[in-house]
Amino acid sequence: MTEFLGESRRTHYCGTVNEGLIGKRVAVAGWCQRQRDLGQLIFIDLRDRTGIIQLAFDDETKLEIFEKASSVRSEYVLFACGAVRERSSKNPNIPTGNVEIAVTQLKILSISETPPFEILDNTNTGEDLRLKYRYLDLRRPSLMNNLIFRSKVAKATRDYFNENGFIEIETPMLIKSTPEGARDYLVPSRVHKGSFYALPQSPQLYKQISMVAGFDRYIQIARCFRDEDLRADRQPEFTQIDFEMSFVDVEDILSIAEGFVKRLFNEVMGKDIAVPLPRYTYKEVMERYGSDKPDIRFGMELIDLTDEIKNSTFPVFAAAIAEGGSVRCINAAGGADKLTRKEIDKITEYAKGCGAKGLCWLKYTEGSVSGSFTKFMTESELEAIKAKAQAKDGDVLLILADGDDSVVLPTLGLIRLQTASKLEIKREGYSFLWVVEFPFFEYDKEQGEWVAMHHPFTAPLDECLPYLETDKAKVRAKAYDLVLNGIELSSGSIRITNPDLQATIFRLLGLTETEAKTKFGFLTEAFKYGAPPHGGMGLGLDRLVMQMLGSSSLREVVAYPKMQNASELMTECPTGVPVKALDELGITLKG
RNA sequence: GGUUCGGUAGUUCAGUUGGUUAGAACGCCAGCCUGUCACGCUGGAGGUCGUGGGUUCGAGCCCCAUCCGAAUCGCCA
Repeated sequence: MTEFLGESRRTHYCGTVNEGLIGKRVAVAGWCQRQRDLGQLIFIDLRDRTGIIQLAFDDETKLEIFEKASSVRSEYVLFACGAVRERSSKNPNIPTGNVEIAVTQLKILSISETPPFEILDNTNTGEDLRLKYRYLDLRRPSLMNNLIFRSKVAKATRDYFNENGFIEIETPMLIKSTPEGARDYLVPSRVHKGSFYALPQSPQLYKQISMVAGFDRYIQIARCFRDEDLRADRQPEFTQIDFEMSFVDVEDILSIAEGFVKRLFNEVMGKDIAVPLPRYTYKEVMERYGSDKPDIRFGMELIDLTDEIKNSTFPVFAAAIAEGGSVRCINAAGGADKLTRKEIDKITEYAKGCGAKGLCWLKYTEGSVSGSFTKFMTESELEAIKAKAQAKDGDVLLILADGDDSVVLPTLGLIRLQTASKLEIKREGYSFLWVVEFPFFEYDKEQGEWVAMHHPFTAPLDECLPYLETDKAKVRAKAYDLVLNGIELSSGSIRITNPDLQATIFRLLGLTETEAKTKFGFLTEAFKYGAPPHGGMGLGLDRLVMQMLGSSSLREVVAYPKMQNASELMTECPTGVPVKALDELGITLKG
């Protein structure tokens, strides 16, 4: 049935056969996209990673070959050889539509069962089925091209950093577990029963130690692992463009990163990104957008109404102010039609799910205002709100009040995004920005303690050092995030290199000296032997490619992704292992 | 763990107020067809309506439970 490849070798990829080859003999190989049998005439669309070429079989074709062509079905693997000729009727819809191959040699190298779904570019087959048959899904040109694009991004990345004097260093995948922040993936040790390695959440400590070693500029396209719940933009294993530089401060690092972004977009997409990129402080983006990764491709900024309603008798507002919080809103301009009572109720439910107690609204139509709480308000208060929010006919204000600004701001930020998608506000282009001067500490309400917002090796701003002991809320860090279209692309900082300061930070974060030594002793030990000032960042390659391609999910740019429950449908991992394997590791399972 | 949406043929979906034998398109199979390219024409096969229970004379549809998928919040130093 099938034949061996033997000495047959292709001379051209399908997508590269063109008018210039007319009259020449070419050999191609690939998969049958479709076979059209017209009786005395058969056409086969042969597909490889570059595109499709039409194979033609007619009355000049030898009977044996014609019959073979007649038996070909979708996704059979073929080798075909013949002369390129101009088509008598052309197909303007495909790049090779002016030519075809008059086949004189045909080999069926492999047959295929009918695939569970058609290999069509614009498929709407369920994603779980496509993930189970990922190799078929990857045959779709869009997905194939996404991964080819990703390869170009990786190459441009290596080129850029190489040209700027960075050295590629591979850091280990089996490392010490330092369970803070995200959960580690653990790997049991056979030699040391009861002991575990962790898979790296990032090459952080190794790249810092590489600075101590004197490599000066380090780059790695590094795989990282975090055992946390998945999202459309979050996979448990992901790839980071990780770099670190010595003898630099914040400006130098931002500038290298900006150069990279500019070069990458120009080289891979032919797009110009204006640098330097806009820069906002953490405080500013939180106040204006309610997010530390704002999408600023549209407005609808947060508006503070606290002054306007400070004397209000409306219990919701009064309570928020009494508790030291605020009342803020967004103006869903022109949203009166789309934001029906039902839609606003949905947004309210969403807001509650995000931690708000409720959501108030005002709708301006035909010169009057209606809303959920107008009876509690005086005319002048309503006027003041309207003026502050610059509301006009057709607008809707969504108002959030809470006694805690750390609820009001982020929740309203989420409502802003939710409302923008409800109103179908256009968000196009590539909008980069830096968020700088992150708070150093973050108050953990559940634990009732201050924790590091970034990581404990981040250096505080020089001017904030005096407040370390006295006013933690005031301390800002030499930490910066790169944001693209509302997605956190990268995160980085200047690191602490002074052992005394590092010891202080560990103490302030509640680590005892022993704990600090057990967990990070190797780093502080290294810093005793001459640590250069250094800093760097890790930039999410998957997310970057996803944004460049305008994909809505990482699964469109990762070759073999996990699904939401962190399993992989194709190989059905994770799986149990034989008891013998566990015995060797000294592991007993409960139950 | 919470919220929301979804699960009917290989695939994507429709399925009225609960009422006879659950439909369509694509795909698949067979026959015909010399210029198709989403070929066309004719015919055919294909269903545990996610699963379990309940209500009912009668359940794809109503109720309860449960499983699975997706989005999202928590979480992600």
